Amino acid sequence: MTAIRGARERARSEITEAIKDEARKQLAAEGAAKLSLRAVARELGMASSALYRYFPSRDDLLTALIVDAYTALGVAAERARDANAEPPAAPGTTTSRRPEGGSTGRSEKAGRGEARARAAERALAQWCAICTAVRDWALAHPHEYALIYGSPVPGYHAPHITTESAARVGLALIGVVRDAHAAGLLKEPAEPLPDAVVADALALGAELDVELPPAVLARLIGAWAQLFGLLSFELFGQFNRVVEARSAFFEQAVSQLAGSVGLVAPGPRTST
Amino acid sequence: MTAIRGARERARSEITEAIKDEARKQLAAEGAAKLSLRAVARELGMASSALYRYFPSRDDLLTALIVDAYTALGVAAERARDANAEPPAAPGTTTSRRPEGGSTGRSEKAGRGEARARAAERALAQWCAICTAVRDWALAHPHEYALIYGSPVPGYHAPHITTESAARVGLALIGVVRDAHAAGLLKEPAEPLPDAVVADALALGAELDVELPPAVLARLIGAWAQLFGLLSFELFGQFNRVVEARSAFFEQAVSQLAGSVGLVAPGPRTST
DNA sequence: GTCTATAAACCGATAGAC
DNA sequence: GTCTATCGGTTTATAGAC
Repeated sequence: MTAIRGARERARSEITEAIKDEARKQLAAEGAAKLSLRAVARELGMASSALYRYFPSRDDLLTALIVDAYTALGVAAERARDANAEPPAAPGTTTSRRPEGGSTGRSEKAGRGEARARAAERALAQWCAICTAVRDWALAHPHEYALIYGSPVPGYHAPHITTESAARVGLALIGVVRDAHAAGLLKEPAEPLPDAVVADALALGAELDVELPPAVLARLIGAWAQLFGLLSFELFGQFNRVVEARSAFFEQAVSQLAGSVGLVAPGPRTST
Repeated sequence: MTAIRGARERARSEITEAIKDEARKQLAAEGAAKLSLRAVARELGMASSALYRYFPSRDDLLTALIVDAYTALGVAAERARDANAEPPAAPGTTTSRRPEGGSTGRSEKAGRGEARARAAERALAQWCAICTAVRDWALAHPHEYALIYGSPVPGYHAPHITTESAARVGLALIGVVRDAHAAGLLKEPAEPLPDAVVADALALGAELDVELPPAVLARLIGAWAQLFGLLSFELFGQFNRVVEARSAFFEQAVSQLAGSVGLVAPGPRTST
């Protein structure tokens, strides 16, 4: 009986996926506003009423697509971050780590300085990798990007569940800066902030349980908005006849964004 | 006969405006993707077929709405710029200008320094005023904003005419920075740019006939993208539960953007 | 230029048989 | 869970009378 139920649920989830896949195709063809349960059913060879067993309404299907999109984007960002969690090894060298506190023959101070430089380099690499991964995903899934970062779908009210998955990219970016700050690698901006902005930043920091100076958090939000501003402009056609070297421009803008939140590029290493 | 034609054309343009007004209402209710000529006609008490005399197709109506929106936004930006074209007079003082080269009793050098500070202040004020005007317009016309800066309308292909009106806000921002640069007021960023980005910047500068260093132009594009990234996040709900003090945050972000393109805030005047 | 009438589709959602 | 049938709407677009 559990086997039967297992089979049933497998079939159910397979059909659910097929429905979402077809819905994504229609998203690309007609846009979210015109997503039609009936057309999905027709394309799948089902009766339209059968779909209601899987999604009680059109909005529920839309919600599933939105959560999927946010999740896929968040996963891409987190993967990019984790792939850069270790300092990049120079190509051709072994990746064996030196013992953590071991003497290296050089002075402790120089060793610590080099470790700091490596950590700073890693933080910067993570920041850029996350941004690039987000862009790559957006370019590969432009219609899903439009679904989550474009105009709201008229008449659709996003349930709270979507906001959790929506936060993942922002959290990944904050995490990189938080770690850099904890390691003392952050060059903090010193600027006067309006009280209301400070209050927002403090509330946000408390809610996310990250300890960052308000000015850094404020700049992070600005950087977050600019990241998606750049992507929206590129994807929605605002860069046509303005920016041709899209990738190069993006990389350039992203590393400036890193600087604006205090991630500093380590100077060229003066190793032998 | 010309009087008759005049009357006819007046009636025609009045009806055209009525159609567009009603279409804008529906834009708010249903979104651009579902804009329906028939519904517009119904609401106006006309037969649907009558609309085809004014707009040959739904796409033509959309184009008119898009051009109108870009134009209104551009006008708002230009008005804000022009309203700050003169240095703000201290309240309560007369606005009479001193003769241009006249001796003021102070040293020439001090007078010139003060003029420079005033000009810098004016440039910064213009930058912020443009950004704020853009935001105000967007908040007042969220659906038209979504029409031009949100997801592209599926199946709609924007004719080239839209791109001209689309450029006005960007041109206003560039103009402020261009003037500041011409007056020697710009603190130029010194950073290495990828060749491809330099090439884009040079091409853009040549096309718009502005002389600005490539690094400044690159940053201007980034600032332009961030401005609309901020607005899209605010309008499309991404700031919900993240940023509460929307206006204060925006002003803060915008003045940082000004700094990023090289507009420097003049120090507090040390006048008596 | 505006109307009626019409064609030929489409939609979300539900009822009820199997 | 899937089907047919159905309700009560919707759409773009055209033909032809006035």
